[in-house]
Amino acid sequence: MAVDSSLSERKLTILKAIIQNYLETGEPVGSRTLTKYTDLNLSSATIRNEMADLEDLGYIFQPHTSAGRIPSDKGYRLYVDMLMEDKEQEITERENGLLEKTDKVEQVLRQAAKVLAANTNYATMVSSPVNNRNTLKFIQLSQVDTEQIVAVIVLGGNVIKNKIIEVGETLSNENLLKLNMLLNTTLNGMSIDQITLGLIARLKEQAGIHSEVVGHVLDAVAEIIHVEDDMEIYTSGATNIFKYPELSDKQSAQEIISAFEEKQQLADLVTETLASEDNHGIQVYIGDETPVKTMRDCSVVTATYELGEGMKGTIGIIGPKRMDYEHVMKTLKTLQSELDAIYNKEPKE
Amino acid sequence: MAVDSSLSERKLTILKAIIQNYLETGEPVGSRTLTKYTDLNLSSATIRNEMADLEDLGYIFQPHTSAGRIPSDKGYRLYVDMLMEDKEQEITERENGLLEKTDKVEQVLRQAAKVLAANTNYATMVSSPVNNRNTLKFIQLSQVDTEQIVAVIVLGGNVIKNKIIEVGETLSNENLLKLNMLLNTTLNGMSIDQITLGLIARLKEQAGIHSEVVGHVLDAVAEIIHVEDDMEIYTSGATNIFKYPELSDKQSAQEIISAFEEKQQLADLVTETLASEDNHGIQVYIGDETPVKTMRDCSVVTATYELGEGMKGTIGIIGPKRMDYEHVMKTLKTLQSELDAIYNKEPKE
DNA sequence: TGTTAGCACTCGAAACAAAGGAGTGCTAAC
DNA sequence: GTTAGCACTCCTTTGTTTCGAGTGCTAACA
Repeated sequence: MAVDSSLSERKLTILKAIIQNYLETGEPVGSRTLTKYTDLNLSSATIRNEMADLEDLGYIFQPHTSAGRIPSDKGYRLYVDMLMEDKEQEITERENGLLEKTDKVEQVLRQAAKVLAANTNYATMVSSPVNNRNTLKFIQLSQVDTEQIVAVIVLGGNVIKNKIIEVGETLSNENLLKLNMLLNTTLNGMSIDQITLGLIARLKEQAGIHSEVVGHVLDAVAEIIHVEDDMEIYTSGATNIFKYPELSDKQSAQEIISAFEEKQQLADLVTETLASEDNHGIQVYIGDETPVKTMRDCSVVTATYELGEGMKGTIGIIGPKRMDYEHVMKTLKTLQSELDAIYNKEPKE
Repeated sequence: MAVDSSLSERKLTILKAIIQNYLETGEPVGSRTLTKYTDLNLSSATIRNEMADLEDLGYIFQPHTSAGRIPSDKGYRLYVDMLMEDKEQEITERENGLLEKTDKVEQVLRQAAKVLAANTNYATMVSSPVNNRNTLKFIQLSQVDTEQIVAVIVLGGNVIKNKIIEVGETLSNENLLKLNMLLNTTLNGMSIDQITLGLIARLKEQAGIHSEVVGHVLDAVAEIIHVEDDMEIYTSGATNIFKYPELSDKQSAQEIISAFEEKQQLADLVTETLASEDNHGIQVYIGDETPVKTMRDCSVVTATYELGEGMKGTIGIIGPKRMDYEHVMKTLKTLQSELDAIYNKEPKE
């Protein structure tokens, strides 16, 4: 990650100027423009020479002869890693307290996606936290109808699931009570891995004639834990990509928007982000670095937030490579800490 | 809804031919083409005369002089109402049994949207059933943590909701039991409108020192009932609109896709459909007839399905006005009855 | 040796022109 | 009432030209 030794101070300045200018305008930038843009007073000819070097080194390229230069992926990477300054830009709309304190996680996340999109003009996504579904906190069976009972299952992290179980028999109140006792005393606080076949057999035995119900309940538990795809992903501003000509031709637009609708690819992205070691940092994927194929022409910036009890989620921004990285990263950081704060500091009301 | 008396048999034939041809090609259709297309043997000149009449009557129009004719909204309307034949087209992909029998409603609906999109090449939406949230079937409070209890609330139609309630005090088991008894004996089977302020006061009184908890529970009930926006809408194939040039310019595409992402407008559409008297029929909105402003250039076809216990949902298709109405309506009908069947016949497993 | 001025050259974008052709409306004859 | 014929319209396509931004290179300069 050390700077290429062949990069003089001046080259860096020029590269930075090129990129910044390109971020603003989206147009290839020529030597003429740069003479005004940089503080170093150089003629266009000199700058041309430097640009030729930079092109040889692979940091910039020309879309065609006789056009100005555009940063390459490598150029962007260098920029993000080294050249970028921390912009102390503030987020508009609801200065501090971006997020209203709603107690529905879902709504907060939806809103987060929206705020993010509104603040950046890119497409955004927020994943619901992936809970560490490995401890069973509580189970409660209740009779709803003569032939239906509802099983409420609370997992670590206060994730509540329920499932209706059809039973042939009508359970008496006391039997239900007994079953609840049985289940809770045996299973509460237990990690999933600890629930073995032997344990199940023993449970069923103890349940006696109601072993069938116990079977159903355990099935429900198993199912709930296995449902992989229940990670929700909220998106917003997918149509923002139309604002960037380089992404808004039919082909690209269709692919990207499809990814946003189907969400599978976004889920992969989340998985990837969460797997990465550099958690609680911010990750920037430029062009081909992106784990999602359909976003080869984009840049993707993601951050991880934490909800306590090991529950983590991802917020992310997808936009053109000429993205305002500084602003985006700043905004992500803010939102990230807001989310962290909302849920960790004060589980208020 | 009677046919305009000025429409001769021949004019109808020609109109139908124009529309069918336009549906296929998407190109304005000229008199020359029609000579081959219709069975009546007429010269192009004659047809031109008839076309001029049809244009005067408002059924077709020219995008510009010296172009062929295109059906107007009025023309499409006539076609859908009278001219269209029932195409006995079968749905591809999984002939009968379009939908796998999953017990998760959500998944079935998601899949329904996908199947629909795959079969039609239009954008599709499926709304989750709107339950008649007007009776309280069951309430269960359970202690989860020292300071948290979870309230499980079952509404008519077996809609289960839960909410975590933070309590300052730790409730003893028997108190919890008493509260449960109190709540259930008082509230079960009660319609929402019956829960008056007086009743609430009485309840709280009876709860004694735990009146606060009761208050929270009732708040939760109120909230759950009021959450309007909890109608889920699943979409698929939004990007299909790119297949139709008349909808895929940036402006339109952006609007339509936004509507699909934000979903609010789709929700309005659903509400509108459900409100309409002609339930269990199929509704066709052509162009301006659409209740959703952003879809003025589209046609929208919707159908209502029923899940028993008065729970209804909507499936819909959004596409260009030159939509294959016959196929779409056929497909919608099939899916509609599949959904009806799955949930009404056999609430299996 | 690094910098700069000058110049010929490239190549896309925009403007313009011409050709082609599908389709029309109208008239006159059948 | 139907049809052939014709002049006319106007969009689409294609080609040509022009324009200018930007380049690379060379030669002169400090």
